[in-house]
Amino acid sequence: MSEPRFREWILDTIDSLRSRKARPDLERICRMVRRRHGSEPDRTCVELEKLIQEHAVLKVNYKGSVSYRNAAKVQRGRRKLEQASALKPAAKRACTAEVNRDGGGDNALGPADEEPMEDGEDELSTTAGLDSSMDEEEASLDAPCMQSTADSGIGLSPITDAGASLPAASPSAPKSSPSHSSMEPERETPHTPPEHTQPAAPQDTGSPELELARQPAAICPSAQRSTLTGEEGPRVEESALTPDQLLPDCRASLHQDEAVGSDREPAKGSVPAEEGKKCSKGDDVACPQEIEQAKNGGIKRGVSVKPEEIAQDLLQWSVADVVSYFTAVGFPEQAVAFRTQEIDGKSLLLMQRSDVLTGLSIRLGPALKIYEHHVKVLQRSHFQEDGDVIS
DNA sequence: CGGTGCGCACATG
DNA sequence: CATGTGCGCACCG
Repeated sequence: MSEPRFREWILDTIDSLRSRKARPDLERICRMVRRRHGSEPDRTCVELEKLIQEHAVLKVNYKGSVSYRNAAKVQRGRRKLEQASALKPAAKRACTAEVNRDGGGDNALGPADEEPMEDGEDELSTTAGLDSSMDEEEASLDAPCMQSTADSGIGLSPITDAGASLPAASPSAPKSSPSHSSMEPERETPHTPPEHTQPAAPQDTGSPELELARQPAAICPSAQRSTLTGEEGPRVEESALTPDQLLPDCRASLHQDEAVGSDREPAKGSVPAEEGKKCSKGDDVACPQEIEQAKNGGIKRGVSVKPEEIAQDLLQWSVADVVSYFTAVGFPEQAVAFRTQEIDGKSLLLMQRSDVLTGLSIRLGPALKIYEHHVKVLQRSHFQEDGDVIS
């Protein structure tokens, strides 16, 4: 999956900058990583983004500007997000169990590289601290790079992931099955008129895509326009990454300055992913294609096909069905990984975030999307209908 | 120039 | 008060 090297490099860089008393902002990080390892600023930007999502790096607003923290070194003793209240007197902020690094690696030495991420901690903690972190989310919408007051809040990156629009109503917890409360409650961008919710796009869910896109948009700009951009060889990255969409987004939206009011990126349209018209072999069982659509319809607008059907069928999916499903939804490359790992419908239901992110050996970018947009959604609809069925 | 080192004023708990 | 941050500036290659 995504270069573990980057994890080390970036974390290392942040540490260096910190020790040098220089603000670890995107620009410096990119520059230093490039100097030291010759990595593309763009790539670094993307990798950093991934790390933020993994909570390996924390994006914070300190004294009015963005700054990044080596998650392994923060939140040691400092536990505060209360001041977040300044931004939004939300409900409860009692929970401060946030962010990983509890049971996980406790390597105070930092940059070393432990496993990509424990997921139990990851999910649990995230969920716990989400409420408070959501505060940032809102704020970050209009000022992704500079929040009002100095809230050194170790707010988790506001992005993490938006689990897409939740089903009609997401009342009961989807059973503490494999992936218990997957992070992300009903955090929904409070003020997002049409753009966001507009399911017009073929992509099953628009918002998460935006989430992903927005972030890089918020930070890339600074790097982009800064000298370090052009020279190196801006195209290499293209080949380096999947033609998915992260990059395009980042690039496309780079025209945006870290200015304000750039919450919903207008340029996220570049996501090509089309539903794929061929439903190769899923005939015998539920055609993945149908499922996909059912999922969209059922979950997003609460129409057609009932979730329970999916739930049922999912159990009958063969490895081939799973493969065609992911191929159909735009992840042909990653689909093979499911075949390799022999993931059938049942296995799919048992997959946890970490399994998708690390167990399939696929790149983090697509892996995140696959998990958030598909695996989780499928599991959700399954467990939502079957309530208690475990396996 | 760009990378470093660091005094000192601030922000926080 | 103890600590963590990072601005601003002097230095170095």
